[in-house]
Amino acid sequence: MKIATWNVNSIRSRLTHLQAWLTDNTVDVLCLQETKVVDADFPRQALEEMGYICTFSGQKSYNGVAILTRQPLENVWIGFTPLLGPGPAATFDEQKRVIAGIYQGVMVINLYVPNGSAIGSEKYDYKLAWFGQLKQYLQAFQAQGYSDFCLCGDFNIALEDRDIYDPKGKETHIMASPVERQALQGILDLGLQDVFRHFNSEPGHFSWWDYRTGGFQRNRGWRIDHIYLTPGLLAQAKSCLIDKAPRAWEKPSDHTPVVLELED
DNA sequence: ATGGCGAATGCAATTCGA
Repeated sequence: MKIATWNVNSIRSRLTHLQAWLTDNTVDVLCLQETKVVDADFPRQALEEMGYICTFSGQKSYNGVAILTRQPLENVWIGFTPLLGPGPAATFDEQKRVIAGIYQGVMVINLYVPNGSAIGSEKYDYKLAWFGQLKQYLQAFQAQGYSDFCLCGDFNIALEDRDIYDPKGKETHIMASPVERQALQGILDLGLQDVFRHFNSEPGHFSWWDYRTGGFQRNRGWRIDHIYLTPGLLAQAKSCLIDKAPRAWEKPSDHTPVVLELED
């Protein structure tokens, strides 16, 4: 089974890229972020014609997540509220950043973590508070007996210096500050491991390159799109690769797919 | 230190992303 994650930066702008990539990469599950489209306008038909079932949660202009699957998801949770109930979860769910389901026995949780804008900003505080909500959400899954899961998506955090082309000044940079890294580590402490790092310890492997300053051409990137697994699933992992190819296509997303292969 | 680029909205210029 192959599970992939890709921030497409608008699914409508990237539809031909998505179709081309799926033609060459027959993944079983594709987690998408930043679809930037309300549910009524999600390009469901074009993707169904390619053999994918679409499960999505979107909003106007911003955010939006989706899971494309070859077979139906057996369970679907949209947002935090199905597990955590109304209250703070409902407020966080105004931004469509969380979608989860079970695919052939594998629980897949797809996230678009808030960017945070700048350290100390209102959005930065929101990002940190969002991690608190995420921790409660994952603990609620665990309390219900879902001990194994795949947690993937755009985390907007590079956890280690080897995940950044140049870590100079990272302490004051959004996506690399110590407080952000601690917030993400607090999630991993629930029992998750970075499957890309399970196979590859080298620096220089990135999933996002800034559109500006020719970042991709010079490989000035960041590894901020992650696939995390609990031990039971990690034992089934065969490979985890970043596919840089779509980032080189014309009018690309600024992110590129990360692909996990599990033993069947 | 700043802005660079790209998408959405909506039709010009602004907001947001990372």
